[in-house]
Amino acid sequence: MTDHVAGRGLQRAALARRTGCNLETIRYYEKIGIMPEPPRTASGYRVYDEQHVARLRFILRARELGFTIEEIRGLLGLVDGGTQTCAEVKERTVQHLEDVRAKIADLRRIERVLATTAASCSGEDVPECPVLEALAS
Amino acid sequence: MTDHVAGRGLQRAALARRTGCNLETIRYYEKIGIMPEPPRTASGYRVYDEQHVARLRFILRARELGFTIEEIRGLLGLVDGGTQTCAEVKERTVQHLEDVRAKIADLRRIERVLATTAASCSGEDVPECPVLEALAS
DNA sequence: GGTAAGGTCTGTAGTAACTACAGGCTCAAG
DNA sequence: CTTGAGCCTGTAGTTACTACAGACCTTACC
Repeated sequence: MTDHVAGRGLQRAALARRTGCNLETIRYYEKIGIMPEPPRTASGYRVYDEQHVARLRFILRARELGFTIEEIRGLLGLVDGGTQTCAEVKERTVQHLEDVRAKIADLRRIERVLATTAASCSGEDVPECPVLEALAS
Repeated sequence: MTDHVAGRGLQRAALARRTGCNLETIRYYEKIGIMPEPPRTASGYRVYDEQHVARLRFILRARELGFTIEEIRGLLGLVDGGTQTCAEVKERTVQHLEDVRAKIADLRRIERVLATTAASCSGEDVPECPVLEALAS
């Protein structure tokens, strides 16, 4: 259980464990081109290093924050390109922040409707349910 | 353009227009069994009435409020069953309300991270971007 | 009556972002 | 040397739609 292949290097399961990522998702990220194809052992096993760990963590964190794969691809493009124009990263972040805030606003509206309809419901076995009526209207 | 077939009844496009639902989605809802199979004209065209309008509106509204299809299927089951036990509807609504609130909490956490990292970014052409670093850490 | 436009029909494929096999190697331990 | 775990590939399933393709029907106009 050292997680190491030939002294250094991780296999897929080890990388998954290290990052908390699902095993299959790693292969998926490779397939769609946001994780690089790692070197292989003679028998074809993938071998990862700390750079792969860092990149995967970046991707996972960005996903957690609600960036889509395509947005992440864009961010990684900036990183990979080496240009690292801070302005562009900031712009995308601010845009994304606005999206998140809009989503929160939507959910709060939903929350209000659900809360008020639930509150207006007695919970008794009456034939007319105000929740259903609220939905129907 | 009266939307009416033989005096009364709507065709698919008319129902879509009436409810704001996408044309294909109606057929999809029929396929998965949450919209009933409507009667057909001699040549096979679907003919809808006001009951279909009401049911579709119910579904769309519930979707808008974030209920999944399966949850809606459950709610419709209560309606169709005629039992209409208010208690059960209320229970599901309250459960769903909790889910929505959890989602809001998640998004707020995301919002905070995005807002603070964006704020810490000067937006100038410096090689190190605090947003990218925040994502990597 | 003919034809052209547009609506409807079916089944199927595509979308996002994974997740979960099936069937076949490979590798390390006992 | 066998057993069991881990890895490989490709493909199918998931949710909730959306978008065709190719065929049929209906209506309007001339």
